[in-house]
Amino acid sequence: MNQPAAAPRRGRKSEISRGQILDAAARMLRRQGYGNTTLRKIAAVAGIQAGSIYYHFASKDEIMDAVLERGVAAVYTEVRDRLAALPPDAGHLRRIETAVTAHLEALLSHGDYTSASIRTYGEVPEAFQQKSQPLREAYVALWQDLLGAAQADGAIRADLDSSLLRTLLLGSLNWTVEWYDPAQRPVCEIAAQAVDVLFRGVVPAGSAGGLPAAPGGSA
Amino acid sequence: MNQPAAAPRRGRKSEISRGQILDAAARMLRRQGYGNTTLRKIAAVAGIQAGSIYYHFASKDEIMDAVLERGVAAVYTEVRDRLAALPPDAGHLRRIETAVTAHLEALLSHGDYTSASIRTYGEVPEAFQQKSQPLREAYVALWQDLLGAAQADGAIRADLDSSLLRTLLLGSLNWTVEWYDPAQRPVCEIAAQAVDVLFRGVVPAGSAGGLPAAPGGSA
DNA sequence: ATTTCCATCGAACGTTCGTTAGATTGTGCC
DNA sequence: GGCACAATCTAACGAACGTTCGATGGAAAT
Repeated sequence: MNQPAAAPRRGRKSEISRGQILDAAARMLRRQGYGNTTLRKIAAVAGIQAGSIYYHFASKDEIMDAVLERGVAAVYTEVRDRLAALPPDAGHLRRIETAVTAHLEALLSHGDYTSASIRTYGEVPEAFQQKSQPLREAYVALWQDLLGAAQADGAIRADLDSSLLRTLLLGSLNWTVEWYDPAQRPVCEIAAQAVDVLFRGVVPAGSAGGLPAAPGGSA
Repeated sequence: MNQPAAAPRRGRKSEISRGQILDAAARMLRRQGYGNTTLRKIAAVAGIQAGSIYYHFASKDEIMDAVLERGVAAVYTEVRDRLAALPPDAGHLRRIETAVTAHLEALLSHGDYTSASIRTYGEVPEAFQQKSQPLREAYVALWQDLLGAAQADGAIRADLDSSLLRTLLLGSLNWTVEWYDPAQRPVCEIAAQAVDVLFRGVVPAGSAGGLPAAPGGSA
């Protein structure tokens, strides 16, 4: 799958180094942010000299851009593909459950890239924010459609603001990169409880005691 | 309230400048992270020269530490005090609702400090992470007690992992600093829907259609 | 064996960083 | 008005930053 017609002038060694540089950059970005991530530290982790980076990338920002883009793309494509693989008659809740799980798994398994992308978007120069913005907006739109359709069909309560619900839900999922420890809890367990709470809430079924009145009036 | 015996040698002008430096630092930390926040930029925002900062603070890290500490403290004390002000016979759900609202309001109204504290904890040198760690742990413990007690009394479903629930909930709330725009939506509205979804879930009451089986067995 | 060129090194550049120290200004007390 | 001291400025330091560039090694092609 990697023999495009008229192979580029660059050999395979270059690809390897490029990958190591990106991996090192993603790991540093995730843990120390944009400003603390220096080319010399990246080079040290990748096992080369700082100047050698410029054989593979034109600037520090180009590395950052590549890491960020890869981070968003990993989550977006994972969720989109998993949704597409669902049987066409899958219900709204099943689709939402799938999206939540896919989002979490992509987020936590591609660890460094997605975490770096989430945590340092905002620190990076504005020009590079804009470059990945279309992809981010497409991803938001994907979720908005998902929730909006579910609400239109009555699978989600009509008295909720679906756009606010989306940000609260994605926030909860995105925040996992701050504390997730793969040795402590499997991803699927987190996804399962997140979906469970999202759908049913934390209050036991049938127990209305102490529950404040639902907003939205007397309907 | 600010006349301790043997008043400090520093006058009130110093306090003002110190405050302006902290405000400027918090705003920069929030938007650009630790590494991109330079003393010269802080000084420019505060309206002084870079060297003058050292009359008020011993180092850059001391400023960062002060901002971070203030950010966590603002949220912690707000939530603790609002809980303490509740009538002693307030139910578990009422207490949780109060805590969520207080957390969000402190988070979003003290904006720069809490956002900076949330976003840059992890970039800052390890020594300064440890300094604010006791307070952070105390805050986590406060929430864990809140949720644990509610669960023990049956106000929260017994089949949920309360520690996982806590991280998911706080993640959802903390993430608001990434997108909240005070001109667009009042804080109380966000808090209300967050609590509502947390308690009841998004699925309309009585509608069990398409809902996967609840975990926890046949009970 | 020689040539070619991919990939890296090593040393340097101009800039900006955090930090320091001495000179300078503003302000309230005698 | 002069004096002490709080508060700031100005100028510089060494270190580390992103970046550049000619020299160099090593593999593939001839």
